[in-house]
Amino acid sequence: MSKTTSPSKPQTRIQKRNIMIILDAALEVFSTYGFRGTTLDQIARQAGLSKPNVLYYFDGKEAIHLALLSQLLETWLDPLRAIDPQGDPKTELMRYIRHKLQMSRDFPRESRLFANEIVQGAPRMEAFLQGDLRDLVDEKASVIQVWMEEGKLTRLDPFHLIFSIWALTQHYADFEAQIRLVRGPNIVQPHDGSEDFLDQLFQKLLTP
Amino acid sequence: MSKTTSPSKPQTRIQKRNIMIILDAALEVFSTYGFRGTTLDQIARQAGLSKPNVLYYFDGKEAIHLALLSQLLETWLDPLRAIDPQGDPKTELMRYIRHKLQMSRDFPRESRLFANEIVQGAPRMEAFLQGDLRDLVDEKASVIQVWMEEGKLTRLDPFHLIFSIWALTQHYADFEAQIRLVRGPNIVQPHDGSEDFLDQLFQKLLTP
DNA sequence: AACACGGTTGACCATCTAGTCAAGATTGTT
DNA sequence: AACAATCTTGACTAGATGGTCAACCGTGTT
Repeated sequence: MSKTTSPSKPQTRIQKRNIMIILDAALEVFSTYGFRGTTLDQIARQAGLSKPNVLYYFDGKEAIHLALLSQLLETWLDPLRAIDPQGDPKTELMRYIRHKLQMSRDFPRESRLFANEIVQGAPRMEAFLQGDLRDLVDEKASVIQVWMEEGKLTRLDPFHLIFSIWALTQHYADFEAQIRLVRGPNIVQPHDGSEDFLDQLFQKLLTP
Repeated sequence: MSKTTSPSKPQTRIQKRNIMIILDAALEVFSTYGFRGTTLDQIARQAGLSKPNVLYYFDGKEAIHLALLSQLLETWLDPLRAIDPQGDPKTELMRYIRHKLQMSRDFPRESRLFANEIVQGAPRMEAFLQGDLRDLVDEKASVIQVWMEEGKLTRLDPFHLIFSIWALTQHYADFEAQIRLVRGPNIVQPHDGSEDFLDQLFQKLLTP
């Protein structure tokens, strides 16, 4: 029996609060240690609740992870969805890039949760990746293709272009530990300078 | 007591063979499930050996993982080390990029082993990242800086440039599952077209 | 105040997992 | 062939981990 997905009864204040606390704690731990590397005790400790209490709100470890993922999938699609075929090509793409970079800066845990999943073969996200995301990517790749054929952008493989945006923006969140350690203790914000750099890079790349 | 690091006795044929088999099996499993997600039984099964037999050759799970990492660290530095301050700037960088891309194509498991570690905060690689790698990155960043000041390359932050090369090349190995699922079942090689794309990208980026 | 329902938990269980060990099988050397 | 060294493994242990449950506590409603 699913506890949190039953839409029949409305949530009490305590339920809302604790579910939020648990999801936040789980995000913290899952994004750091991966699914299998995370224990229920860790989540409970991080949430400041007892383990049985966590299980009072969720059916199990799997259910918590699933709840986190589904919650994130929509957020993930939004920026890509916002690319407007009617807008100015370069403006639209640069806005998308800045948006993705900002997400990687503001929600690094979410980014790493995804990264963990995908590096390990995306066993829990297959449906999403080859469903909604693929459709959306196909659609936007076509839009970009048209823009290129109209001579408004450098001619490139639109799929590789999209992948390169993902790679470059998410890198700052997913590989933050590497950047931090390689740059040394003086660099507080691994993101420093990333916006200017990516602006330059894609400005040059996209201008025909 | 370390079993494999004792340099006193030379290895027998059986030792050499089984250590190789175990390391290959461990690479397969660790790169797919991460350190904590991997069990000794999985490694043993993949290697076609019994668990006690695996532990006859290595002191434990940690030791196997460590052996894999140390084995890879050197390989990891080589391409970067090969950048020649005396060479032609663009040629040197393009060669480095192609080399990294090729590694991501030929050794995706190794790349994912690293990715798994770094996404999870690089707990077992701190020394390497802030030691040898940092020194080398600092050194090559200076070289690139000089090239830029001589007007031979676009003026960019050399550190971000290096990070962008890592991000773009490793993405094809680390996020292969995503590319494969998003592109659909028709795309057999997620790498297809990546070389041309990165060539175009960096050619445009680096040319002043 | 008393009741009902929602919320909480200590103690517990079954299973999994890293690692041990003693006994047996194989291999190389004389 | 016989011996020693290397190699292999079934059976085991201790501890970790996901999950259960019965009993207890808190809160809002009448």
